[in-house]
Amino acid sequence: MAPDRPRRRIPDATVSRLPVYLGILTDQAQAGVANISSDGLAELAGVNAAKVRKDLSYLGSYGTRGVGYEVGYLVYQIRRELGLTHDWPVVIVGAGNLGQALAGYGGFGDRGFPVVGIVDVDKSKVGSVLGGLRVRHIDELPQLVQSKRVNIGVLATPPSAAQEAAECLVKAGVTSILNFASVVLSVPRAIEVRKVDLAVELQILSYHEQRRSGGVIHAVGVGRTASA
Amino acid sequence: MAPDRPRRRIPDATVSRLPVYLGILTDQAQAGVANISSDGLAELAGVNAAKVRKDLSYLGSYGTRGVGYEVGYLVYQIRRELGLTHDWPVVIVGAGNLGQALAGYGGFGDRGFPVVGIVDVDKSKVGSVLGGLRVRHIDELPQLVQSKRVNIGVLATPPSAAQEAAECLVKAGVTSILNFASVVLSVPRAIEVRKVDLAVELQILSYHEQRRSGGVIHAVGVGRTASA
DNA sequence: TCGACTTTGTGAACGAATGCACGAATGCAT
DNA sequence: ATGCATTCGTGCATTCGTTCACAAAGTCGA
Repeated sequence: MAPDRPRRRIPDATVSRLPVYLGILTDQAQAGVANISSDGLAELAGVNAAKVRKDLSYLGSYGTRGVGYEVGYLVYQIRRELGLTHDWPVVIVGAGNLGQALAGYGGFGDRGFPVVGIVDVDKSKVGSVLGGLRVRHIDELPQLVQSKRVNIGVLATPPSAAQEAAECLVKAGVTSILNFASVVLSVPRAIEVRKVDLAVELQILSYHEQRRSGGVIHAVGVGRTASA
Repeated sequence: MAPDRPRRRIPDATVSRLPVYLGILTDQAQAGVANISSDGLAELAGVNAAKVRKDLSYLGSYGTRGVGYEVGYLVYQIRRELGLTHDWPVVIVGAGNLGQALAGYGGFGDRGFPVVGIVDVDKSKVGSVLGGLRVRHIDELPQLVQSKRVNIGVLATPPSAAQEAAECLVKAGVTSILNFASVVLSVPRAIEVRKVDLAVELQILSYHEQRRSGGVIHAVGVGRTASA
């Protein structure tokens, strides 16, 4: 079965840049720009022009030599490749601090990812309204996922509850998870997980800051000889 | 000047995994585990054991063959390498939905990144209290950064205000930025920027979902022949 | 002390991603 | 029509990251 694969395979690095290009191109289209060169797009995206061309070449040959790319058409092609031709309803698990903020944040629906439900284990939270949505109990998750055809779940629980919540999501039929908990999830191979961990990001910045300030500040007592 | 570089250079990929190891090891230490093998740590981190060993080898040879790594010592070494031996105060720019959530979110201070200030351009927001912190006007940023020795800024403004806010941060003396706005920032080379973009993450998930569901759903009208 | 067993540390093979450099295609001026 | 300037598409070299595989270094029991 599956005689013809979706299309050629697009490298991960490219996939993660396409949304960036898309955002820029959408802005440009709005601003009335009709054509853009790989150089121009590269400038705006903060990357190398050759990279832009190679990335776009995975979508097919949609540029015109001597001219550049037609912005509107490129927007269409990227949206199609990313599967953004229709909305992807998402459900949020965890109505704590973060869950509330995400539910209230309008940016999801605007971008084609309407939040169609928010659930929590804590029954005291059930019933309250966030961003126009009533918080439901996590037991209702399967029904919610089924009825609203949800494929993507957003995990916004405390770390301790994340693994269990993830299993609920998977059991309910969700196949992609955006994980905000600083925990490594253990889920079936087939489930696509992306992790957003603020602590990790800050710690990476910390590394660079520490490095910048001349490495070790209190270098005493480490006791490693140069010989080795 | 700078006669001896901080240490050997650690690859980016490794740097971004060290915080993950650190979290796991801290948990293990708490649970009373004294030693851990590369295999055990790899399991918990969801990566390959060889990768763990190579990553840790950049810190020096702190393992014992036949035994594994001493958890407490490893925690210490990673913390030192990441510059987590002292706190890094951060300042949040933008007191909107996201800024409020971040200020209220306790996870920052706990991890060694206390929020010491939150600012906004909107004077109507100035004065309100978020997470025990009074919102100040962005004009006070330089003074705040100086007096609290802030190196890291968190950008939580709407996209349209992000570039200007970033410039304020840089001018105030911040050298690392965690950018939550879906905008490519243009800042001096020396400034370290990390971007956290929820829309991008969701769009990457969308790509995989779309791919999973057999590629194009409405394949009609695209008009690409198989010939190429 | 010795030998069996475990686990690290790392050289080397492999694979993915980047960036260069250039041919090919297109627009435009004359 | 011709030539020149522009810009795409891509083969190739290089760099970066991952994984394998194995010697070296340790533990532990007898």
